[in-house]
Amino acid sequence: MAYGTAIEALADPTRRKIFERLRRGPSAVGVLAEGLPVSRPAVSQHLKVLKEARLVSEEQDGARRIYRIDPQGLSQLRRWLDGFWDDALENFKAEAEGKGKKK
Amino acid sequence: MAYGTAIEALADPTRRKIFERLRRGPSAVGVLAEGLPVSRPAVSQHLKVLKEARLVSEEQDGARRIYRIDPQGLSQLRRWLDGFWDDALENFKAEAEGKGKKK
DNA sequence: ACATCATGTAAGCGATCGCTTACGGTAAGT
DNA sequence: ACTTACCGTAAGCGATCGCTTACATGATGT
Repeated sequence: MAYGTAIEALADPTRRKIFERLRRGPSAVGVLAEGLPVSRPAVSQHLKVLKEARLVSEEQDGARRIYRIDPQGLSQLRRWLDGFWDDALENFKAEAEGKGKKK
Repeated sequence: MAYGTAIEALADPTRRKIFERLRRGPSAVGVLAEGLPVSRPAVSQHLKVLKEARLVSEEQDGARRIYRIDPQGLSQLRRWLDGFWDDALENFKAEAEGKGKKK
C-alpha cells in the first residue's frame, strides 16, 4: 500500500523534473540544482521526499551525495496501475456485452 | 505530456478512494459520497478534477450523473511509467557492468 | 404548477505545500 | 589549523488545496 507516497511525491512538477533528470543517470545535488529554476536547498528537500517514497536512493561520495533512481517505488506504482488497467478493460468488455444484448 | 494532470489528480487520498471505488463499476455522485467521510459537494469537486484528467467519464441518466473509469488517463500514465521502467533497468545494467570492469 | 430529488457551483476558511534565506555540519585541499 | 566546497535542516512566508455551508439549476413525479 506504499504506492500512495510515490504518487504524492511525483505529483509536484519540480520533483518530476528532478526525477526525469535522474533518468539519464545518477547526479549530485548541486548539479541537479543548476538546471532548475529553484534554489539548491529546495532541490535537497525534494530529494528527501523522493527518497522516502523509495523513488531515489542516496550514496555518499566524499563531500557529495550522489542520487540515483531506485526501482522499488517505480515497481510498486507499476503493479498498482497494471491491476487497475486489467480491471478497467474487464469492465469495458462486460459493459459492451451488456449493451449489445439489450439491443 | 498530459500524464502530469493524471498524477496530480491521483495524488489526493480522497480522489484515490473515489477512483478505486469506480474500479468496481460505474456509480452516481450521491452513492459515492455515502461511503466516504466527506460531503457530497466535495465528491463532486473531486470528480471534476478526475474528469479533466481523463481518468473518469460522465454520462447523464435522467437527473443523475453516472461516472465510470476512463482508460485514456490510465493509459497515458502507464506509457510514461513503462518508459521510465525500461530506462531504469538499462542504467542499472550499465552501472553493474561498469563496476564489474573496474574490479 | 409545484414539490422533490440529484447534482454543480460560489464563497470562505484552515491547513498543507513549496520556496527562500540563514545557519550548522562534514569532507577535502592548502 | 584554516579555508573552501558540498550539503542538510530550521524558520518563516505566500500560495494553493480540500473541505464545508449556502445557493442555483435541471429532471422527475403528483
